[in-house]
Amino acid sequence: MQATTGRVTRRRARTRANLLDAAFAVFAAKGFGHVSIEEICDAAGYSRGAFYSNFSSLDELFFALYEERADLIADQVAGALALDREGLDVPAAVDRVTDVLLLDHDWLLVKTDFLVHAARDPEVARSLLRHRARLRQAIADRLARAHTPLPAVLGGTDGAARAVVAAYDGVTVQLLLDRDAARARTWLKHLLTALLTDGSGTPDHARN
Amino acid sequence: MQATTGRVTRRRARTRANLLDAAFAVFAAKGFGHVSIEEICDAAGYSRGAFYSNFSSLDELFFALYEERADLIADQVAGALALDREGLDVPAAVDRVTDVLLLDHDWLLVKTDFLVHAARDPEVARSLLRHRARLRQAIADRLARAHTPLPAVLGGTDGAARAVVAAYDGVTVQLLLDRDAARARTWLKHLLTALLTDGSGTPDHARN
DNA sequence: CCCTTTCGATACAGCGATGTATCGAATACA
DNA sequence: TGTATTCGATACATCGCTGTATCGAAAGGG
Repeated sequence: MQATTGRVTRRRARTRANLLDAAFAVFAAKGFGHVSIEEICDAAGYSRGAFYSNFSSLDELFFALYEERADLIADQVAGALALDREGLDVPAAVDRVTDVLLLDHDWLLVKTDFLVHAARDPEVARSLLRHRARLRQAIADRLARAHTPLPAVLGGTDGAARAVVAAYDGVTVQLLLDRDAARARTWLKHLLTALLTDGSGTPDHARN
Repeated sequence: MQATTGRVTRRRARTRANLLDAAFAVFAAKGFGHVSIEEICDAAGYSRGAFYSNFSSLDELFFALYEERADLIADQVAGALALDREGLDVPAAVDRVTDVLLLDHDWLLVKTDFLVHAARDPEVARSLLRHRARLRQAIADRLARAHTPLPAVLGGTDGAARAVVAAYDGVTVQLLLDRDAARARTWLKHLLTALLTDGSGTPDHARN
């Protein structure tokens, strides 16, 4: 019930942010579905009154949390795909992107939690698909200005962008399990190189 | 406390199987973590007494459930990778594998639930990594006998097998969200073709 | 066909989480 | 600084789920 625009806003904004931060940590540690509202409040140093004053359900908080962080990551990726004067230098972009992605294990956990959540709720699924489509489109736009031609197998820049996302998702799964970020990055680099160029990568070796 | 080997086994085995089947359906619908023991018992038509007589916790049941189904899938994949007299016909194998995978949306849901569960429990993670390593090894063994040479970018058959798994995982994520199995299969086919051959795929187009 | 053993249903105690209603304290604005 | 308003803490009632303990019934062995 805010009249036109709420009167008190400072404390509230801090509280909300604190709750979101604490929720992120708790979700990462235990997983959505194994987390109670009380745990989050405890972690944030508030009582449940504060929670219910800011959110109406755990789902709502989870969604807000995901959107916040996902947008942040999307910006980072966009930044890593910056064009130079002549267009996109694919190998360099691959390096930059793989360096910015796959950094925060906790984020991967929360992200995957959100995925399974979305996979069961059509409403949430649509929202997540839109996010992904935007990201894919951004990638496709940049790839369209690549210095070197893309392999034809994938069917144009759109297919190539799709492949990039799939590779990222695929590598993520392995990283979730073995927690070896360095290996995941080099491996993602190889994959993207294999997909986006016509065969001149740096064949290191993979164990495990 | 079974004495050497239990005396009554028939009813018990049926009960256990029924509980596992019901659990699969309930887990698929609601997600592990949003499921109570009681729900599973209700779905299976038993009381909680039956559950506690067969399992000691929800985690234990979940693990048993996953192992059962995962082994089943692994067998199907192994079958789809059968060699012909001269070795492995890669394009044909790709077709067969993509047809057997990505079939059951419910299984993808449960599998992903299990993934996030494993990602937080080192014990479970190790177990899942072993499963994956076995599967990857099986793939690598077959790829080693491919008719046509694999691209060098990935670093040998081992890297290629890794790429196959990553592609599968990546495509799975998209399929979880859009539930378009047909598209997922053709797309997986393209990806695998792009990764395992040196550039002679069937470039159809991808929307959405 | 009876008898022993095992399985699964029922009853019980207790915990933990939820959501609401109320009240004191902090905050913005005049 | 005074005051109206908002925010968040506390208290309360309730519910659902868990795990155990007990008991009747089914099932296999002799």
